[in-house]
Amino acid sequence: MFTPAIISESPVSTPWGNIGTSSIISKTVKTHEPLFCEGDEATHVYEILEGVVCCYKIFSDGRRQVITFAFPGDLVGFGHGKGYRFDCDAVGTARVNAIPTSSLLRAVKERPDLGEKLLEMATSEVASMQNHSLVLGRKSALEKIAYFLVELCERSADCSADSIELKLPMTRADIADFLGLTVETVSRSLTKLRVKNLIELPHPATLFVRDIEALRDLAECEETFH
Amino acid sequence: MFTPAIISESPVSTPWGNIGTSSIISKTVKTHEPLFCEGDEATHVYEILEGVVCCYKIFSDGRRQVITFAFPGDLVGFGHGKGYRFDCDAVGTARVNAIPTSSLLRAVKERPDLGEKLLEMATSEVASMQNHSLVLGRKSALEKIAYFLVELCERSADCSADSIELKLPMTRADIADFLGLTVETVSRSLTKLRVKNLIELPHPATLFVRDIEALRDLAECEETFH
DNA sequence: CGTGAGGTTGATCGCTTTCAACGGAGGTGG
DNA sequence: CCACCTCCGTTGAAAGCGATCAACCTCACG
Repeated sequence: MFTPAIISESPVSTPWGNIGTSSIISKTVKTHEPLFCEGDEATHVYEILEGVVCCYKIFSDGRRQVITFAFPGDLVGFGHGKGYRFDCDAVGTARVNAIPTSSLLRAVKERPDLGEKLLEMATSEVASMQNHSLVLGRKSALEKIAYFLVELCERSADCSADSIELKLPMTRADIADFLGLTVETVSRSLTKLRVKNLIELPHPATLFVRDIEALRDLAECEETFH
Repeated sequence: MFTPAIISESPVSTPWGNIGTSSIISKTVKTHEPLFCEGDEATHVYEILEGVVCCYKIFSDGRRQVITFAFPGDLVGFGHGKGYRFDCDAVGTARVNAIPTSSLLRAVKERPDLGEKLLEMATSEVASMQNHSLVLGRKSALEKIAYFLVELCERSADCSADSIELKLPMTRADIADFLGLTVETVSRSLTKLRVKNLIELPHPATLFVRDIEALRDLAECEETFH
């Protein structure tokens, strides 16, 4: 187990920054560098400031399941017991706040509103994981990809525009391991959507959503309890 | 949307019963009778006292995904916003405590330890859902069934015995919809395990685990963060 | 310019689904 | 009391979807 490469550090102040300690530091992690690894002592919680990080679990036989992608504003590494239960990598370069778990817990004891906020975040994570289990368990490859794209659209800014530009910082393998597919199937499904004129794919990492309603229909996105 | 059939009611006192209100009532729900339905106003949280309940979501095209089975001691219906996000049924007859959400929230504000306990439960539910997403995304039918049986063993009493007797109150369809399989595949997988002498199946609802270590190996149950 | 990682596409294989038939258990009504 | 029916579970045969294996392409980088 090696520790995250720290490119730069500086004290910061954010939603989670003002919990009354000076122990929070901002870090920059580069592509594929770990924020933490499975089994490491869960000393810090990370608030994503910029970029995307990827939480995943690797099985003993090499199979991998991406548990979640975390975007700016998300908190990762919370609610693990003593040791982290999975690995967490940067997808592309990311900036994060590293908050010592002990400081956070101390702050929560003093300020009940923080506890409520944490409970709210945990609750919304439960909802999101439940939603993901629906996708993994009962959707076809094409539906999974459509769902994934719709989710990305809703996380990004102007979801109502005629053509939504999505940056895909993660690789096809990341997407595949998130949706329980293979890279080939991800690629083929994207091609199908392109042929159907629902998306445009000028570059592997750049994607334009042409018809989000059609995508929504495919994904059967009835829920969207953000 | 109809309301749960209430067979009997009586005031009770349990871990969640002593939150300083007399509004908690014990209910008995019979097989397939709903505790709550998707979209219903989330007025109550339910503590399972006896039996098993099943939380699931039904897609518009009829596909169903069982999100979780809840056993005695579990709390269901917490952390939904205004309306429940999914349906919840009794599997066989179940006894539950119905706790008004408002009472619970009020009690949490007065007693920080309750808030901690809730956060802990939410956290453990996140862990359990993450675990389930691994199973749904990356495991074969046989591995899924093995995993399911191991989980049941660990929830039930003497997990160390040579031969563990499991009662399967849920139908094959419930299991299938929990694991993202079909009833036929569930049945076939159980047969395979029986042929391999890992389990005995004298009756569809009664199962003896003969070799839990072999099941564990199949399921690749490395984690088990209870 | 060579190299390697990431992405796409094609061909084939195999597991799970689908469709279908059958058997047993429990419930109901003649 | 028994015929009938329905629900649940099991098993078989066939089909289909996604995985696997393999080739090729592009692009970034040394």
